[in-house]
Amino acid sequence: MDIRLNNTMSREKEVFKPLTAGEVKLYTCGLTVYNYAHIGNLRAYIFADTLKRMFLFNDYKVNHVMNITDVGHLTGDEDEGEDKMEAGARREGKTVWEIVDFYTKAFFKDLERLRILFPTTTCRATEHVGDMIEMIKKIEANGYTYIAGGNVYFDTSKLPDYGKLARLQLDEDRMRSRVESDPYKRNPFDFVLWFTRYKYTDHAMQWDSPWGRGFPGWHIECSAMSSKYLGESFDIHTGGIDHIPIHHTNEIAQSEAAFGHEWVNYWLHSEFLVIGEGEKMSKSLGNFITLQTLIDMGYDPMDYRYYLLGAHYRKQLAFTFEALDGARNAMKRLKIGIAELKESQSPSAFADPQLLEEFHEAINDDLNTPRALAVLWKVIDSEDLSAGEKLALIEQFDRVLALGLAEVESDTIPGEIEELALQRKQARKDRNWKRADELRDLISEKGYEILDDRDGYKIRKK
RNA sequence: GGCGACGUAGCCAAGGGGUCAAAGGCGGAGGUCUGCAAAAUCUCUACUCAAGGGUUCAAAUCCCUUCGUCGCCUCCA
Repeated sequence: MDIRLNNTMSREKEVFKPLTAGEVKLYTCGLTVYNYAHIGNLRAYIFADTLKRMFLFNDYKVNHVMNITDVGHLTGDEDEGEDKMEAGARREGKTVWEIVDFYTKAFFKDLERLRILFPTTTCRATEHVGDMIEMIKKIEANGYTYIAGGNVYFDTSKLPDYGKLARLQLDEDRMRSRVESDPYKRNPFDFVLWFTRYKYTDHAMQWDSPWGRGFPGWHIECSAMSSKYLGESFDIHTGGIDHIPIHHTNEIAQSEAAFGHEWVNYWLHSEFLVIGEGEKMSKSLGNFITLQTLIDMGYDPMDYRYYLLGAHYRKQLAFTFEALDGARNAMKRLKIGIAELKESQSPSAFADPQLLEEFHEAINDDLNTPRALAVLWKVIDSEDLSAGEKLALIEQFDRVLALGLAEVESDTIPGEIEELALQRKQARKDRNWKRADELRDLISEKGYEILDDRDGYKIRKK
């Protein structure tokens, strides 16, 4: 079955053709680790994970690389371009290295809690400065750089198709930038590959280079590390939609300048999660919610994953707790339903190929997870399928959805609770309603609820 | 100021020229079951896709205008 993906480069859904048959080389722009990831950031990684799982579902081998940015990001104009790491360190009275370590661990923990498959390779920018320097040398040798004010710049005017991803109109008059541009730049689109001069002389992260002691520009890390682990061209590059005009545009520029050929075949971008009065969630705006916040509020990470899967990754999603509650209720029903199926039967082989096909088509069509969830509900509610067939299908679906549905256990009920339930059954038989209700309350206090049905009762953990 | 996206039921959200009198979930209403409660289950919940024009045999889907919302142009997922 074809896999169709929306390629930002063409702005169209294209049939996926791998460079190597049966294999996908995938690069995901990771997080800048100067603070906790917020749930908006995490949307991008759940998207990338769903993409990867879709390929695995299609029997592809996936070589997945994700970077961790731990150097070189300048903050915006408001605080005059201080390095984010440095700012984080000062804020918390720690060294930059401690900051990086702490937030990287926190990030990985979030990924795990969200059942995001860990990449084949994760790589830190600071551990690949040598690779970046080598790459800058290549770009320099190919004639795409100039040095001004102590920094090495990429000369965008040398690249005829600069800005092709974002379809930038390179008309300076129309680019009325809101920030004062770097006076050393020859062209407003040029960007720094290597810094040696900087307003803050006490920058903690510095390395020697042919151009002097300093640190790399932001964009070079992704180009250098992706080519190191995936080769000089690879299949897919993912990231948030905000990366299109600057970061990815510049990655393409420097990579194609260095390698002399097209670099990445498919660019996939996820849209933003927005919050409140339709405002994007962002660390610099300080309006962010972390996964831990949600957990503390009593949500399960899977509730959040379900919530995201309910919307297409290329649509902006306005976060509300009302909607998240809806997802949580849906998850609860799913888990209860599956636990009941498991009580009656274990997965059997004779699954309905039509529903599997429907599901497969949905995910292969540019990751249409909302439609995939609709198929899941169709299976749950089906009157034609046996419990075993349903479970078998759900197990398959969960390879992609990763909602932990395959792992749902039917509750084991302690003997004490069973005993109380039996007593209550007898009380009911005796029509001693008062006693029966007392026993129900007691069971409830112990964390279980008892549900009467036609033939008897069921006990469920609350 | 420039560029881009979006506007589908109370809420979230698929669909993106005919199979649409528009998936699915949440919520809500009613019925069945029942000592009560809960659960379960069944039925109902958009004659309509922001508004107005246009193209077409045919439009939620294409084009134009207006209104509204958001994103990017600056570190950002």
